Amino acid sequence: MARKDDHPRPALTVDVVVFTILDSDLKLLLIRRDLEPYRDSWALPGGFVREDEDLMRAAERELTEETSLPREHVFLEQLYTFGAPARDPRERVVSVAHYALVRPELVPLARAASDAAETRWYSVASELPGLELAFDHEQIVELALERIRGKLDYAPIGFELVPRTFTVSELRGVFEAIKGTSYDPANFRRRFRRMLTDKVIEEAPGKRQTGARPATVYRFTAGG
Amino acid sequence: MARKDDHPRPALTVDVVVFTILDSDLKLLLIRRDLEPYRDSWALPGGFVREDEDLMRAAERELTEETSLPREHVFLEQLYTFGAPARDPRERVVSVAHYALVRPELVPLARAASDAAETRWYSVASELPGLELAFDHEQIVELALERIRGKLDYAPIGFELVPRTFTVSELRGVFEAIKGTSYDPANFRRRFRRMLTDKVIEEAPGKRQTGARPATVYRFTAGG
DNA sequence: TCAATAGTGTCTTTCAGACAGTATATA
DNA sequence: TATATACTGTCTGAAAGACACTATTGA
Repeated sequence: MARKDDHPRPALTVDVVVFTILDSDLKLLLIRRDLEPYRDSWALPGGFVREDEDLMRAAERELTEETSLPREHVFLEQLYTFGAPARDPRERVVSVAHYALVRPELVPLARAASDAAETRWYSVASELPGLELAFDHEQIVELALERIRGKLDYAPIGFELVPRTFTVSELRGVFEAIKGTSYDPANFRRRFRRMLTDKVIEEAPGKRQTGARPATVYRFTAGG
Repeated sequence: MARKDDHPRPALTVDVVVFTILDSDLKLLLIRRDLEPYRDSWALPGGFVREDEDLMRAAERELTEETSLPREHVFLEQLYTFGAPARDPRERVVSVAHYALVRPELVPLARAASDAAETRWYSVASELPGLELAFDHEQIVELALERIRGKLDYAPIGFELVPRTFTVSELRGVFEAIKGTSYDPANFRRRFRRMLTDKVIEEAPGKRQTGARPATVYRFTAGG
């Protein structure tokens, strides 16, 4: 193995792909860069990892710094590490990408945080396709989308994108927004019923009006 | 964002969890360290990422350097990045972990490569449980195991651990070794038949004797 | 002949997709 | 009253687990 100074030390950053759902549409948080390179381009929130800072902590910090969201209410997970030598034109920067899922009820808080840089939620389906992002961020976003689409069916990540209590329709809306397809309401309800008998979710007090008629409200059981 | 020298630059390594199957048993390649820290402990093959070297390339290089396996015959994928500040007692080292799947027919080549450091295949089921590995390598191995166990059912990674041509029993043996459970031979064969009609695999010439009676030999179709 | 594996078929359960149909709210 | 959504149930087909059964080889 090489001695201490025989190897280069690339700069290390974390980037976070922040998703939410607004108006039944999957959105992604982007920040307009005010520095070169890629000045005025849209980019993912992110920044350098500090000394003695764990990667996940760094991602949390960047997330709260740039969105002012309380960390405990946001789902955050490591995605993939991007280290192509020329992904940053200035110098070598290796980035540990993460993705975050933000409940729609918290989005107003995020909006308020746009004091320094310009911040915007982009629709994944309708606004993102034409957009050129800074660095390799398009690639990172693409992988994050693949990840959440694949994971939605076997991990309870859908619950991270609805309010604490939700109706069957609301959860179905999340699935449809992520997958980009529509689900049969009756069949989706059946999956839902199974989660209910499996105690994954439970009924919550009250009713909510999302359609033509008040619907039963539920909440996610685990870690409630 | 911070200016160029406002952030620390941790050392960057890649580590590779190398799996194979020998005697129907899942094995893991470990190397005995001959330097401090953790001298004489067993550790994952790995090392520093070089200048202008992509992460995947670095993992490939470490793999071939330490096992002398031809890269094109080995499945290699990024696993997770480990960056706890104190994971290396000397200084901060962030490691991008990968995992590799090696066909058993290539293992003799790997054995021959143990010229410099001591290299050994450890049985995951019977030898690993008691063993203390260097750094956080136990944690990395644990995550790699979770990953391949989860991925086995929906991705064609099982084919990476059998010879180019294989019998139904051999493939079942791989599944059993990875999952640590036994599969009903008849039911497994049915899954196999479906892959055959879906053209995922195809019949290969010849027969092979693995049990009491010669069995039909198959090969993986895609990327053959 | 016996033991062991190769290979086939069947019964049952689970779950998804398609879709008919009932119930209850608002406009 | 019309209609949109909430909610229930039924039919069909795909796939997995359990397991009985036949076929073919070596010892």
